[in-house]
Amino acid sequence: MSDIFSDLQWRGLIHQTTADDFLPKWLSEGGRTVYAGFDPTADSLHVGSLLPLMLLRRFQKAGHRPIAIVGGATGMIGDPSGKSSERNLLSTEQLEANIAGIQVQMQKLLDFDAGDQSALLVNNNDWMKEFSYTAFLRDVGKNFPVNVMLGKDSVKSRLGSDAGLSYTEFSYMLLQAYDFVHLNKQYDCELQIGGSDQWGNVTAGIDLGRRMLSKQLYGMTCPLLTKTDGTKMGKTESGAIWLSSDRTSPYAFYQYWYNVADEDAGKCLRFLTELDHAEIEALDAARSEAPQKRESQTKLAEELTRLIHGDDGLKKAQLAKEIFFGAEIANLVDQDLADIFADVPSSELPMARLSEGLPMIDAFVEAGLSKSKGDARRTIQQGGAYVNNARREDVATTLGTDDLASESMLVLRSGKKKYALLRFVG
RNA sequence: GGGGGGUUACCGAAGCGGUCAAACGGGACAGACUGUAAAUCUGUUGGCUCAGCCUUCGCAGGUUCGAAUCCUGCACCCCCCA
Repeated sequence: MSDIFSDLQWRGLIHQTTADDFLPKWLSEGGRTVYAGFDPTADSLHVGSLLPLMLLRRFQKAGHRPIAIVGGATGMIGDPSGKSSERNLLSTEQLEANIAGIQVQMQKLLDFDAGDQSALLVNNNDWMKEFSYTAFLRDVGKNFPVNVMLGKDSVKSRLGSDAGLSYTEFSYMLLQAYDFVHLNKQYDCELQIGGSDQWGNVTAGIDLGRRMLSKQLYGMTCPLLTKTDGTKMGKTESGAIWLSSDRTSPYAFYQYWYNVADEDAGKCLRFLTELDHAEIEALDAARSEAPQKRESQTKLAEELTRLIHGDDGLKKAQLAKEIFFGAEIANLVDQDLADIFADVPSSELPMARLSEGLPMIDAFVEAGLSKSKGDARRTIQQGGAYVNNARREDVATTLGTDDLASESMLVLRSGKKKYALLRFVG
């Protein structure tokens, strides 16, 4: 594992570096300090941040010290890279809350208690807030030729567009560049990693290091995690896939990876898991021979869910998977059901309704699965109605307390995957 | 200002006095198939106390045994002429 550079190369994680010939040896010696930046626009990271985060983890495992920097200051400004329009600014309180949430998630992937290789989480606002505007202009801004800045892709593309670019966002590059210089002075950090869209910002930091510190710093970018169709990984129709279980349940997280397209699976395994080369190649082979077995996707989902949500989260996701795909539901406890069906709408009804016999038609309407009794009747007649995952085709069915799946809950399903929970109270 | 055309269920679009809860296409939903993929095939698609009843065809009235269909007024949209 000490030869991290060739591992990264094999995985396809190196898009560009500022020193192709130098870095392999330099990294193989261990003990370097490496940093990557994270966006604090929400109180949780999403799947898009997983790639750089895993990179830091790889570096740490290879004997280096990772620094994750959250842009408390830069988050207030907004990075124009890859953004087509000016970003909304965040309030200070919002940022602090976001950073706190992100910190919790990083602790799952990075070891913050590993002696001199301990990961660090720093907030660039801590040093930026003391910097006066004039001091910044004199010490930092002086080193930035505007013609060079104008040459950066992130700036060029925005200047050409109707959305334009504010002076604030134009200055973003200086802040990120200064981060690098600061981290070098403070922690002897010499390598910055980031997505390929960060190249301009990374090289800006390196230039600044040369001018301000007369030091040679290094940069490395990784490809962006995109699907074969060119869209971003980690987005679904219903929104982003988050690392926080409050925002994306472990089950939904598991399912996202399980449903990755065959063409994307190999890339995901390489980019995001720590499986060794032989195992990944074996999965590649299995995938092209028997794609229907979904071995790659299963492994991918397991590895990542365990990493983010722990063994416990993985177990829940797998139980949920079984249930969502056919297993009959019986003899469960409320808590388990509530966890499994966390993403499913639920409604409450008085227990009396059930004990005196609740027509199945009414149950489907109450649960919101059918928009009218006629609709419910049709669904049942067509064989699309399930109680606790058991198909019920008799329109006249009346449900009673015997039908409860747990102490107080009933699981209704319409069609293949539309679930609703009925909870009986009182 | 004058002339003509339109307004139908989720969307598009037939229907032009009874056989209209309203053709057809799309979408959506369900079933089969399948790899939790794609495609395909089948069924359903106003409500209800469901072999029966009730409410829908821009809105309000009227004619008629009977109207989405005919008449009158109103609203909105489109086109042509000024």
